[in-house]
Amino acid sequence: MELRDIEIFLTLAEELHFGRAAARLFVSQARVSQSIKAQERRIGAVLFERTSRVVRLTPIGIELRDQLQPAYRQITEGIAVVTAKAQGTRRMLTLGTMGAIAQTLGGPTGDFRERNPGVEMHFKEVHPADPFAALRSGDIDIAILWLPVHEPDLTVGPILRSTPVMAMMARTHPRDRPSIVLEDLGDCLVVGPNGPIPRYMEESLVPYFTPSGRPVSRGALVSTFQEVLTAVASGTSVALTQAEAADFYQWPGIAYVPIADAPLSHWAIVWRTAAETDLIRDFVAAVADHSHR
Amino acid sequence: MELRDIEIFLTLAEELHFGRAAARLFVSQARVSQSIKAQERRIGAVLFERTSRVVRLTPIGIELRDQLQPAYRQITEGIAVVTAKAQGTRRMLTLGTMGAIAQTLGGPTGDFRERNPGVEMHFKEVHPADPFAALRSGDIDIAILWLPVHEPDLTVGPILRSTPVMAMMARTHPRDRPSIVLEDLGDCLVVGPNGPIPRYMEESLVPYFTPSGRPVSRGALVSTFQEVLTAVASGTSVALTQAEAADFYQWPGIAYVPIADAPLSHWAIVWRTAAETDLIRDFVAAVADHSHR
DNA sequence: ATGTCTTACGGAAGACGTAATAATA
DNA sequence: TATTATTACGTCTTCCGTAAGACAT
Repeated sequence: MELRDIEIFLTLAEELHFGRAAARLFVSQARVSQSIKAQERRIGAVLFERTSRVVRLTPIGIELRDQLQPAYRQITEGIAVVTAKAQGTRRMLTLGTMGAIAQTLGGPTGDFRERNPGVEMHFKEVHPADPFAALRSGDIDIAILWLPVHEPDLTVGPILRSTPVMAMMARTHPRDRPSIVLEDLGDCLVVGPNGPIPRYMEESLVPYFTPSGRPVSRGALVSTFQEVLTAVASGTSVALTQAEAADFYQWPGIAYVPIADAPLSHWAIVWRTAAETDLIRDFVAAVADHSHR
Repeated sequence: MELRDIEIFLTLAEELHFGRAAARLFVSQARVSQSIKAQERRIGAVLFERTSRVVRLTPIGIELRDQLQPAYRQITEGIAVVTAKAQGTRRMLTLGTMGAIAQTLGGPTGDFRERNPGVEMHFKEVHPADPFAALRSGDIDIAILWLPVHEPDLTVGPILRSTPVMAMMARTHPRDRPSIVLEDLGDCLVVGPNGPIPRYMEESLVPYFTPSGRPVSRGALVSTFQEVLTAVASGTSVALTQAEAADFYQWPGIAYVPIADAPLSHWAIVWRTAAETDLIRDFVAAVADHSHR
């Protein structure tokens, strides 16, 4: 049983689906079938119960996975560490975040650091008005974005958290009350994005029409979170943002107002499909582990 | 880097000699050279400093070995455990010992058990008069014998311990004194082996001639340790044995007498070269670790 | 000369893809 | 019929041995 076979076995043990396992490994699904079959003959036991509809680990398969998983991880990790050291390159994972989300990542990043001791983590700010640029240029490996994201070259991973949406406005603003509803946006100027963010993504956070059908007018066009703050502080525009911002970006003249009927916004990790690495996969796994609890 | 390459790398890292590593792996030494070279190109660093005279790990090589060693062990171990379970076979290692040696193996066997949790250990008695039979028949995997052992089909491992030789005799025997010398054997009947033990091995423990050249006569011919005890108790014959026997086989009418000028007898582990398994290699390693301390 | 590591070359094994087949919903 | 796992077969990589070469003792 070579490392390659172990990789195939462990991938199938995670995906429990020959097609998806094959896709993750960039091989044909026949190859996965052949490899698993060969190992089953070698070991002398069925590792997966499978019908053409469902794939499941047998008890022996479970035991084998539990034996192989940590060791396989240590080997790939060890080779990566030594290779990086030999070539003088540093192993790093760069995350792109917006606003307050970066402050709330302690759980998954802690796990990730623990399991990848030799890896440096870096954070960069992503502009809400142009959420994919840093990803596509390679400046960051992973972005944390609100859904939906439908881009052919990007993969959307597990949801990190789901947060309420709040309206951010100057205390002098006429709509500064304990709570508002989406309909109120029809009477406001809302800050718009000064960048190439796709419309479907923008309007999932800031709709173009109120529930009754009135248009929601865009006011200042901004590209960074700092610009949002100044635009709001100036008193003319309202901005919509995730609730965590209220905890981390308190500003003297600015109020955060709940929007009673706004849907939660879901934040997920996103990466370039073609640039997926082991580190990215590990980080995704860490996030998935955390959101399961 | 496949498992096979890791195995080659780790073997060379132990042996620090291409020829010996190749022999242990049953491949040509060219293959070892090719594999190491390929890994060095892949990783981008030299793993072994080598002249045609000495092979040594580089710092990077040391780090790689430390990363890979335990994980490789866990993988082979895990596959072996699962395979054994699947096939309903038990994993066991059977040791053949003589007399008191079995009682003094706590150290290495403890280590071995700890590192191979799923493996049963068994002990069988080996007849001194026919020390290789059980090994060659497959009844035992490893024998613990005194040196020298020069048999073409057997491999001699590290020395387990070196013990003084004592004379065992009836308390009524004329030579029962606080201490004797080899020359005294010329006046005794010494028990001889009733079996096919090679002469070179027998006489290394019980010489055929005294230092002055007088013959040492054989008395009773025995095959088991029990027969030795009864032959000695009967009062006619003297037996030579390792000192530990005095601690474990006290008998009312029997005395153990030091032989002042007898050389130490060295006890080593021996196995059939063709039947060498991972378990045997592990046990050898455990013994080697212990005798280094 | 002898012992040891490396390089060149060729054959065999096996990894993998394509395409056809079987089985299930 | 659509989806998914398995089997058959051909290609191509690579594993490995043999033999010759390079280097030191």
